[in-house]
Amino acid sequence: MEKRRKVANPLALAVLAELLAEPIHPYEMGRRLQAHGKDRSFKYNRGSLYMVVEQLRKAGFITEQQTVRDTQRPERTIYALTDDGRQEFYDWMRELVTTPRREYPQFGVALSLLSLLSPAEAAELLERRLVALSAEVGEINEAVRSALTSGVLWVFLIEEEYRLAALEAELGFVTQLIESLEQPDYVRAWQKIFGSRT
Amino acid sequence: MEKRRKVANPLALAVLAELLAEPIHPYEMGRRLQAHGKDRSFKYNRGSLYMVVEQLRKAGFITEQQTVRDTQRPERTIYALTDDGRQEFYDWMRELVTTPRREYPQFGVALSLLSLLSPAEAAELLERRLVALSAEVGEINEAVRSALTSGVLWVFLIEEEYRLAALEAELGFVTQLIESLEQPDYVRAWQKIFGSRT
DNA sequence: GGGGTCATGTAATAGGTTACATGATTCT
DNA sequence: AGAATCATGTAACCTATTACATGACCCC
Repeated sequence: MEKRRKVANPLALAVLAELLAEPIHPYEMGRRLQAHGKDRSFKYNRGSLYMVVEQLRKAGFITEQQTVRDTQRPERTIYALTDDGRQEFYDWMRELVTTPRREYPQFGVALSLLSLLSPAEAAELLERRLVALSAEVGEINEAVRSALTSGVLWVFLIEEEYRLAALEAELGFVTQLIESLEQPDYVRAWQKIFGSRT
Repeated sequence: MEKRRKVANPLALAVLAELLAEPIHPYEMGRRLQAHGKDRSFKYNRGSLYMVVEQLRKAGFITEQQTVRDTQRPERTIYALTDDGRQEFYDWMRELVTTPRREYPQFGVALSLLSLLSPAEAAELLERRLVALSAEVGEINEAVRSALTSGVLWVFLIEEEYRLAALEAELGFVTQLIESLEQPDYVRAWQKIFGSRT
């Protein structure tokens, strides 16, 4: 009985959010998204942007407000939020915040097939992942700290904090997984089941 | 300089994995995926399955081995892995395991726009998420335990363990976030910046 | 033996990404 | 002035999902 959203692409949510502040043209939306680093949370590319803008218009969530020809620059269409659009924004946000949705992270995919690799190889590959994860943690920490000291409010960095929490958890999980893979019990069991591999 | 994979859909990896064991026809692949609950890690649907099978064939990772007409049932085409395909499988797995890729979880999207909700509302919505998260943790725990006692090897459940670890981390993060949102300092700051909301 | 539902696949449609196009501006 | 790059959008091309189709089996 799920009432599917007319426009499902998360980028559309970002567009609605931008228009909440003031009417602007698509290119400007894109510029702001990138300027505020939002493109770290949304998969952004210009083609998709124009697509969702059009979808939102068809769905009645935004309207063409005017078309400006700046006498130079290509013609730009300025869009404004409708009441329905504002409605949709808050409704969507509420859903996203309250209701965890099933997702399909790439690493989960790999894990679900991990038994197809020999324990030794799996462990070694995971070690490499540990290195990469730590590096990423370092980078984000650094970025967050520098943003904070240059006056950005913490609330604009929550998403990065979230990423950090997730990464830390993954670090712990992987460390522990490596240990499990190295248990002689498991190694023997694997040999018995998959011993017939090339 | 990323050498893009010819077939990028993770479902294709699952197909390669199935064919690693023995040649089968697409429908059977789907059946096994579901039977082993792999469809919790991969986004599975029949349409996509036939699509990736065709893509894999074009890319030379699998070949039609024979077309069986069981004298009843529609004609079924049996596919087998090629050497390139086996190669691709291991290469892909190695990449997935070693290299964390940027992903775009829905909750991250919401978080990056959280400042647009009043602290009070945000906190309340997050409380609701806590409930949902706990419920999910409970379910998975239960499922894992029951699978283990009925003899499934732990290595076939790592992906669920991973999910659990991620959920636990999120629980912690959200709990802490709610507290931060309730700090009077933040509430005042929010009022000052966004006070002019409807 | 007719109604449901498996088993299996194809076709139509919608969604998203890449590539291309074009004038303006800035740089040397 | 010509080269590089920015600003802006459109169109072509893949990918993925939904809807449709068809014969067999199963049940009472």
